[in-house]
Amino acid sequence: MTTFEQSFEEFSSRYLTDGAEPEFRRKVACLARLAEVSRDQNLLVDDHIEQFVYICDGSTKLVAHASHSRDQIVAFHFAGDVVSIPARLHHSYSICALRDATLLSFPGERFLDIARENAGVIGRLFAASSTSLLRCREKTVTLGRKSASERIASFLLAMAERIGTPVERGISLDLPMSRRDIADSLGLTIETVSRQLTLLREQSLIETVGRSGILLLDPNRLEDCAGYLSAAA
Amino acid sequence: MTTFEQSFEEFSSRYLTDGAEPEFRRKVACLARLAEVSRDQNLLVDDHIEQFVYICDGSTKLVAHASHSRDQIVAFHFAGDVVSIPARLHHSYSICALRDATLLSFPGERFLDIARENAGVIGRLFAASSTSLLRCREKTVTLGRKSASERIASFLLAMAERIGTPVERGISLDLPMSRRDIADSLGLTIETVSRQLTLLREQSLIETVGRSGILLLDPNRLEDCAGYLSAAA
DNA sequence: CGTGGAGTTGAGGTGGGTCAACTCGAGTGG
DNA sequence: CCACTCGAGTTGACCCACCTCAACTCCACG
Repeated sequence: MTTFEQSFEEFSSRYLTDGAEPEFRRKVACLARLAEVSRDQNLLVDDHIEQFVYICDGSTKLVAHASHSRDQIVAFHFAGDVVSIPARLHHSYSICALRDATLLSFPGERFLDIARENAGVIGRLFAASSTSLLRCREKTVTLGRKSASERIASFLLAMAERIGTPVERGISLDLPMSRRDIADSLGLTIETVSRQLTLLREQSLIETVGRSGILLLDPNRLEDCAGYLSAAA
Repeated sequence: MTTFEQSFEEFSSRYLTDGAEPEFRRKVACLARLAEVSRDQNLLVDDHIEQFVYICDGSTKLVAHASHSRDQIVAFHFAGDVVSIPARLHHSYSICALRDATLLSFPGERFLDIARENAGVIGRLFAASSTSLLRCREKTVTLGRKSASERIASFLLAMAERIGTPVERGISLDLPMSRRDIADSLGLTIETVSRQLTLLREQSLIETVGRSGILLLDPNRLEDCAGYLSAAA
């Protein structure tokens, strides 16, 4: 069990430094709500307004819901990240835990009103937003123009960058998300994801260990499969 | 012809208010570079670093280039918008004018270093980034999970919101982008775009006038075709 | 009025979806 | 510690939405 104080202190040290006046921190703390969310559970928040969520621990997916119960995973997030959950509009968004997660949530407008008082704080939120935007744009390219095999290769490389650990034989991944999550993130079906992983295994580009382990044996060759733009202008 | 002073003044009034000390504005002005970009031309900037671009006039597309000269349009932007162009990474990004455009560009890091001095200014950039992020997320859903007809409907409605003008018979659009641009934005081919527009015409949902005019005859019914989530939770 | 690129329409092919059967492995309880 | 179980993952056969290629038409220019 995590206490509110621990979690808020952690958030504070990452995002509120130099807005350090006690009064400022107290105002932010008043808005924060701690939630322990277990595997596969949604974070319950008011979806009429935008929310900000700090991931103290665990890993999450940001899911957009379209008609006919089609889900699209918009982003994965890990400990230390700040995510914004858009207010319900054409689609409805929710944060769902991939593995048990500890989250701090903030109501959007009220949080921003305070954050805007301090240039350092709003600057750090801007940086987080920029990172999310960059990842989302890269995903747009992947979803709009790439084949199934390129999507899988891009996905594995992106995860390697974020949660991979280098080992002797390559890069080791312990994926918190299921095949369904991967499919919902890449705009594919679980069957296609499975088939593409099999192909990569047959090419000796990866090894799979159990359900969540993947070993990237040759990241460089995998990049050639990802549809990235090569060095030319 | 537009003068630098005019353009910068316009940008300033939208994004630099309350960072109004002359010294601050002068520092920002030093970084700004005015560019007149004609139809179908790229804005030429150093793609090794992130750039920010203010659209004084005209309309633009942000294009990502993947391997095998596949292009994905990541976003369209219109007068008054601020866009960030990511530094070249896995893909290369560029801003291209749909119609003759007047742009102010700023080198990313140096611009942000100054913007961060003023909470109001960086806050306004945060808001612009948030809007871009929201649009990009919605596009992710469209590209990941929607059929060709839903993509077209979503596109038309999104454009109606941004550049549509209400008329007696519905909403009138004067699209600055070609069928190819629409296709590259929606992850389709020009042929598919054309066929879907024909279908909508046959259903009396739209009328097309010339190459760039589209009249949305029944926006409500079009929303039903867009794959949006209906009112239920 | 003529020209050429943009847009449309048609015919046929294919990558990935769908449906169904099967296998595996992580967790449970004996 | 092992057998059982059930959902997750894999594999196969078939199908369809969209892509590809090609011919044609139509604006928007000069």
